Amino acid sequence: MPAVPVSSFAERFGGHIDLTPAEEEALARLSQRERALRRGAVLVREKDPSADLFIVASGLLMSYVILDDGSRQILRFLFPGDLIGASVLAYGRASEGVASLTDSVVCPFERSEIGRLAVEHPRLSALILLVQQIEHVAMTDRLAGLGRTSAKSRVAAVLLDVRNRQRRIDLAAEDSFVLGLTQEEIGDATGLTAVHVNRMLRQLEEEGLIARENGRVRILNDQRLARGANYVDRRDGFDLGWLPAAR
Amino acid sequence: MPAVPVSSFAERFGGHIDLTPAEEEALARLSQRERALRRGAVLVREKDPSADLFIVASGLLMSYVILDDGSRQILRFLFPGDLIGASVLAYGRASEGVASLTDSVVCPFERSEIGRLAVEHPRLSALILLVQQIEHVAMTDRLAGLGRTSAKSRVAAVLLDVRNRQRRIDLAAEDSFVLGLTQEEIGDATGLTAVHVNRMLRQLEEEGLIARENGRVRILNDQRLARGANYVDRRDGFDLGWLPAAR
DNA sequence: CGTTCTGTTGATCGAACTCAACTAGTGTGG
DNA sequence: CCACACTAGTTGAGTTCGATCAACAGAACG
Repeated sequence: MPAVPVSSFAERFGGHIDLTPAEEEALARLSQRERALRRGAVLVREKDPSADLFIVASGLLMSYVILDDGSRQILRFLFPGDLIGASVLAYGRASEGVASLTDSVVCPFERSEIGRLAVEHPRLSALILLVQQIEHVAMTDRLAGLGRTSAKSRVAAVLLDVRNRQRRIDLAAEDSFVLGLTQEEIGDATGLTAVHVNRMLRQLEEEGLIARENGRVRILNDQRLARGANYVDRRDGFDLGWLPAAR
Repeated sequence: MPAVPVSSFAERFGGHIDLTPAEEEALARLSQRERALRRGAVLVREKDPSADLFIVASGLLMSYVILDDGSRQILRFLFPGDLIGASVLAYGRASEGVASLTDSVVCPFERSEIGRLAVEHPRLSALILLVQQIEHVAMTDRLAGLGRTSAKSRVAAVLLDVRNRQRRIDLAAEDSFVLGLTQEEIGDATGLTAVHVNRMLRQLEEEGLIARENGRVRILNDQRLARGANYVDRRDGFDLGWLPAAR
């Protein structure tokens, strides 16, 4: 078995629930294989027929769609522990493209593993449903941001999101962080042009909310930035009381 | 047992999979109770602690969030057979508000039923995961629309979406349909103002893509409307091959 | 029968886009 | 090793899409 990645899928449930050894092992089995990706590599092409899902072991990836006019909408950024490509469960083909933003490692597994999990470990199956639900709520936040907040807010929300997720993975993270995204990528995530993202970053800087030094970003005023961005940190507040007993 | 609603939760799987009698019954149990709602009634208040989920039996509802500045983003419209409130599985509280747009009927059940389903009917549990995945893909389409398409496209997409979903429920539907949404509601779904929605509808009409007669809408040129709206109908193409065997 | 809700239209404003030019860093191949 | 290309970021000028503000008509409603 390979070394357990820094932030594994199983770790998602760490503080919340005690997994049985059998459950631990079943989850670990999903991370058995590893596949390394170079920065820029495309892991899943949109509409590709494929039956594989992936768990991110390390690195940063994104999922996106390309519209008819060639423009790209980034749907989410993928951090270690995230599940990639669950939509093949419904359609047997990818509805989102996935590409690597940094060198990264993913663990591929077949979608039939999900069915097996449902039969052998009902509680894990319920947990996966729960994890998908967390992702759904995050999606909801992004949707509301796109529909109803200003360009500046949306850019700020991306900054906060990346910072917070990096922190969760690397608790020793400093207060300044490497964004790891180009301004064009931020634009494609927020529905803006790269040019306008640049101006918004400048404004945030001029207002004393953030500081930038080549590539690195430092958030100077967390509260004010989060308020302006309509940002909700949903790290806490999980309630797993309904889960069936282990067996 | 109450009369099975026109479009039940179980019916979702109709053409795709043969449910065992036990599975059918387990699904029917989720629709045992019924609750009627008047037009305008709020079923779930945002952030309400609650442990109930709902299945729509009849009518049209919406889920939404209200932002700090008071603006509303409608996240999705809820049609018969849709599952409401799955986010309580993760947080034990509602992350989205839900209100009724027409008189409607929903079937409430406790979230522990989901855990029970996972244990007693693993295949159904996998199916629910799959249904959620379908919803996730739809959400993805809306996100890309908000981020990357014009006001006119987004309005057209709502029209097509409502029409198509009504058709799926009532196969005898005519080619003109009752929209059932105010222009303000369309605006809150598409991230536009009611005023601008009005102008976009007018433009669509002037271009000969739709016709309107008090409340009713008729789509005159499906192809052209769908192309302009970047609309993808995802009715078909399901692939359930990975599901575990019934038991 | 006023009041409220919904739809409609015009005039004006402003946020974000487009186009364009320029800088700095990073390869990279001749 | 240097010339060239390419990427990412920056800034300015002008344009446009959609918002805002305002006024009004008709329907719905208590």
